[in-house]
Formats: sequence, C-alpha cells, structure tokens
Amino acid sequence: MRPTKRDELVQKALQAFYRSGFHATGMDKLVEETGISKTSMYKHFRTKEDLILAVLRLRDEHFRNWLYRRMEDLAGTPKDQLIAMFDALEEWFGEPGYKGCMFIKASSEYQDAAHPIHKQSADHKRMLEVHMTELAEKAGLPEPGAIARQLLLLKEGAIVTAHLGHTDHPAQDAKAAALRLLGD
Amino acid sequence: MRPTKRDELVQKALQAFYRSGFHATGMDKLVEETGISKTSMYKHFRTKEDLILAVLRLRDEHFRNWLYRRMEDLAGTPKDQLIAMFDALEEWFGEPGYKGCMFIKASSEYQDAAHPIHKQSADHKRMLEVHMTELAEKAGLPEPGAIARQLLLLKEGAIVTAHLGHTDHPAQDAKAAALRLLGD
DNA sequence: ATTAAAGGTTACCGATCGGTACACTTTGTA
DNA sequence: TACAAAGTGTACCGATCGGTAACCTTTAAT
Repeated sequence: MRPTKRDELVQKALQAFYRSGFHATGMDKLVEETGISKTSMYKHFRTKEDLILAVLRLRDEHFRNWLYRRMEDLAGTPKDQLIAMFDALEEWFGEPGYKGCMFIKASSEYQDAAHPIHKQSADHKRMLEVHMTELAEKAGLPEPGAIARQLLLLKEGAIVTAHLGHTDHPAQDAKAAALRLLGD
Repeated sequence: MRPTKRDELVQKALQAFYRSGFHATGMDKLVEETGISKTSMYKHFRTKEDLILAVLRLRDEHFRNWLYRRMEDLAGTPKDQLIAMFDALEEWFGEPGYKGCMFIKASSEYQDAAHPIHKQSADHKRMLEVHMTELAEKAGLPEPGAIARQLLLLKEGAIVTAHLGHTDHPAQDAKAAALRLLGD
C-alpha cells in the first residue's frame, strides 16, 4: 500500500483536468502527460469517472486546507478572517495558471444533479458553507448562516468573474461588499 | 435569405448544448435531436465552433432582453430595478430545466482566454456590467461602477450556487445582501 | 532466493468524434 | 416553366474516445 504512483497519477491528472477540462482531456492524453501507462491507470481506477472523483477529492482537501490556513494567517479574529478570505482569493486569482474553480467546472460538465461528480462538487461547497457559518458564529454575528451564505455568494461570483476576466479586481470588489455586509 | 431552418438549428442546438454541455454534445446527436441533416448544418456553419458562437449570440440576445424587461416590469425606479434583478433570478432558478449560466459553462469548457468562445462569453458579462452601471448612475448611487460590479458578483454567485444546489434560495440571500449594499 | 504485487509495453476493441463527397429532392421566385 | 438556392440521405474519412487482453519487468518484503 505504498502511496507512490497512484498519488502521482491523481496529482498530475488534476493539473491536466484543471488546465483543459474533463471531457477534453482523454485518457491517452493523460498517458502522455503523466508517463504512466494506461493499464496501470485502469488497475487503480475502474473508470475515468472514478479517477475524476479521486481528483476532486484531492482538490477539495488541498483547497480547503489552503484557504482555511491562509485566512488564519492573514487575520486574528474570526470576523477579520472572514474578510481575509477575499485577500486569499486575490492571491489565488493572481497565480499564473488560474482557471477558475474546479468544482464549478465539474458541475458544468456533469450537470445532472444526481451524477456522482456533480454531487461531490456540491459537497465541497457545502463544507465551505459549514466552516464559514461556524466562523460567523464565533464572530458573534447575527444570523451567522445568512451572513456565511452571502459571503460565499460573493466568493463564487468573484471566482467566475476572475476567470471570465471582464473586470480587473473582483476580489477587491467582493471584499468591499463584504465589509459593508459585516457593517464595518 | 429566409430565416427558417438555420434559426431552427441554432435554437435547438442551444437547448441541446445547454442541457448536456458543448463537448458532450456531438454533431451526430444534433442531427438526431434537430432532424436537420449534417450536410445542411455544415452549409450554414463551417465548424462546430461557429455554430456554438451563433448559439451564444442567440442566448445573449434572449437572456439580456428577458432580464432587462423583467427588471423593468417588476420595479419602477432604477434603484428598485437593481434589486428586482434578484427576483427575476429567483424566477429563472425555479424553471424546470435550470442548469446554470450558459456563458459560465462555455468559459469552463473553453478556458483559454484567447479562445473566441471564451471571449464572447466575457463580452456577455461585460454588457451586463455596462447596463447595471448605467442603472446605478440613474439611481444616483455613489460609485455606480463599484456598486454594479458588486451586485453582479452576487448575481454570478447566486447562479452557480443555484446550480450546485447546496443552498435553498440563493437568489433571496443575494437580494438580502444587495439591500444592505444599497443601504436600504 | 522466492514470490507476489505493481507497473510497463504493445496492440487492439467498437463507438464516436468533427467533417466531407456525391448525388438527389424540395422550394421559392423570376 | 425554368432555374438556382436550400435541404436531404448515405456513405465515408482519419482521429480519438474509454476501456481491455496478453505478456513482460521491476520492486520489495518474506
């Protein structure tokens, strides 16, 4: 049960899917880019869909860990951490290969709400909602659930707007809105 | 130059692409669903990409016309119309076949910012931004550009959240946030 | 040193991809 | 009635799709 090749496959598949999309990235392309043989891939994952689900699992883990930690590093109080989410987003948007949110993409390509890929994408968003609600509670905000949902609307909006690129600094716009929502 | 079959193709292709995605909908599937022969399709459009661009043009026209008109019908003053955008969105989200925003989907599947499909999707969002900024100016709001961008962040966020379906009434959450932003 | 799992190589499967060739029929108009 | 534009049917192209069969090599623990 050594972690080596399988994890390497998932990690590189993540990059390929993120860069080019799920349908547009064939298994043969994955062989090219990862240097891992197709037979080996299909020993780890029965189908392409299973591989995608593993990729999304990894992405969820990485992204949430990164975001939560970054919010803690950027601010001290729970309230300030909620605001700092938008500073973290701004950093993300500025990264060279930024191409939007992997889960929004996934749910765009697998639209049926009953599809496992769609459901897993929804789970990711749900976990973010839980975390932000807890933070809003710790901050002593009134209606923490509503506040969390509103901040996350700004977050999702900023993510797609940053990818569409018709606006210069969506994260800053979102932060300004968030500050008003929290009644600075 | 009668408008018949070509427009019928674009309209039915719109439905198919919206329902199942762009890569996942092949030209043969389009033949099945539209009843229009492949030869005929390729007399109107040189490539699948050209057809998609025509589909997006139609969608842009329909959607903006619908949204602007609905906002006017739901409210009298410019300021109220901005708020009414979220009531219109709620109606949209409640429609049976709702599957999110076609342009967000398009930019998810054609991620390169230089790709014509991506650029046309960005144009759609830009035109919305212009319109909302004008409305914010008519409403006499301070910093109309910033207000418009913030409201549109809430709109985009609500659109993807309604599709992911991890929250019950994103349009109402967005409306509540919008009311606070406009300092009700 | 043995052995079993993991990984690799090559070749292949039927289905579908976007797109085309060619010959035919319908349709609107002059 | 003649004629050109628009549309159709069928068959096909090479490439790629997701996935598999059979066989060989590396690796690591016993």
